[in-house]
Amino acid sequence: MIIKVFIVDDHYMVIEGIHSLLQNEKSIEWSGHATNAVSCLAFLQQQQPDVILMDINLPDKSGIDLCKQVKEKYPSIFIIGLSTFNQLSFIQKMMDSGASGYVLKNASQTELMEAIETVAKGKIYFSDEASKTLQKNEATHIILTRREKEVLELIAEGMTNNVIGQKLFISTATVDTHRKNLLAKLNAKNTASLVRMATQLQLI
Amino acid sequence: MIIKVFIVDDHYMVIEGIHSLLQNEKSIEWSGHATNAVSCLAFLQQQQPDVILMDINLPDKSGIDLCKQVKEKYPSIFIIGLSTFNQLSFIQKMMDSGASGYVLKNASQTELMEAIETVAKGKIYFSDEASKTLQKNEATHIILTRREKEVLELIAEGMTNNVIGQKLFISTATVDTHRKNLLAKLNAKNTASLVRMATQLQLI
DNA sequence: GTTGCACTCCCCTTTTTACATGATTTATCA
DNA sequence: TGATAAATCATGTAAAAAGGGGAGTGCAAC
Repeated sequence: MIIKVFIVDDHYMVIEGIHSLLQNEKSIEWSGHATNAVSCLAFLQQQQPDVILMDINLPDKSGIDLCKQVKEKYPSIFIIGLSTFNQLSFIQKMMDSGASGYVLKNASQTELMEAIETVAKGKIYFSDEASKTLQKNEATHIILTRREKEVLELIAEGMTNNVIGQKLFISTATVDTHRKNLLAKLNAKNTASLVRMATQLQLI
Repeated sequence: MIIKVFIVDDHYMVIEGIHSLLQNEKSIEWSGHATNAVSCLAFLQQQQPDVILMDINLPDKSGIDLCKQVKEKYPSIFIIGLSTFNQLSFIQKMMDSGASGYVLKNASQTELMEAIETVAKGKIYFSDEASKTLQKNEATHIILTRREKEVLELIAEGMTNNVIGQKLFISTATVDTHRKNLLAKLNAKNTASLVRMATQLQLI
């Protein structure tokens, strides 16, 4: 079985690199490449590959959004998230958007082949480092409610409880309660460390 | 004149990609590659290339430090910073460490060749995007003093003016003054937006 | 030799947070 | 249906930060 592989990445070096890594593989057919979301979608109207390697960071739209869009229109295409970053939030969002796997850009040829062959069968694949990140953060994962996220966002933008209350049509006292819960959940002493923690945990 | 090019990057895809982009260039000799700082330094003890393409993010040590080290030992080697990020702080630090140029990983083959040939002559090269960033941020560049940076760091860690004062052996009033100046310099309304801005501007 | 800047310190007032404690309503899920 | 969690609001005190002002020292550059 020949697997048709397409790649979306705005870095020529990476496209060239993957092309080079895969060119001697008999089971792989190089379907083409795109450097942005628009030309990727245009290509898919003409023909559909089996597997798309998709960068998270694209110039015109995030790989997350593109992934969602592609899976809606072409559910039979399997998508592998591709990124420099081994960050929980990216991996989670990509998988939530319908991706079948996640591979870091420092992947070896072997790892890349494994990923492509695994997802082409309809299975899920994570590179070693990505799965480690998933496991590690599952324990320390902090779950914020919808409202808490909203409040956190506005706090980080420099709004006071009063202003946030007006913005969300709730009383200042309520905002204060959410704030207290945020401090407790993120184990922060005050606003400064709250914002610090939140950025480090990629919550904002 | 044949230019010997070496590359240090922890992403196989990028190494492969650059290799592929340069393999048909007659003026380029592929000197080799390393995926970390240690093996790069080991290689340089054996032989020295003319130009090194150096990633900013390496597993064992930052490209910035490696750049400084290499230039100290081998001043005749020209180094081009290589990164996904078009961020002022990275570019500046890399140039401060003795690099001769800075190229983003989405560079085209033409751009890459231009960069290598320019720095091999001892000149400075910036990719289009990098030089735009330099110009753009030169105007909006925020300069913090040594003390302000220290205070900012401690604020972000959640310390109060009082505690910071004890830590730095200065009075609470002084810390408060620094804090006021930080708010003014970063155009922040309060601690929350101060920490937010500081992280966005890569100051902490 | 004075101008500028970083760093230091102090006063005062108002606003905002932090902390404690308790309580109601609504929605969801087992 | 009863339990659970989220979201809402309140009251009160203490601590911290924001915002305004002024002011002295030392150092380096012009």
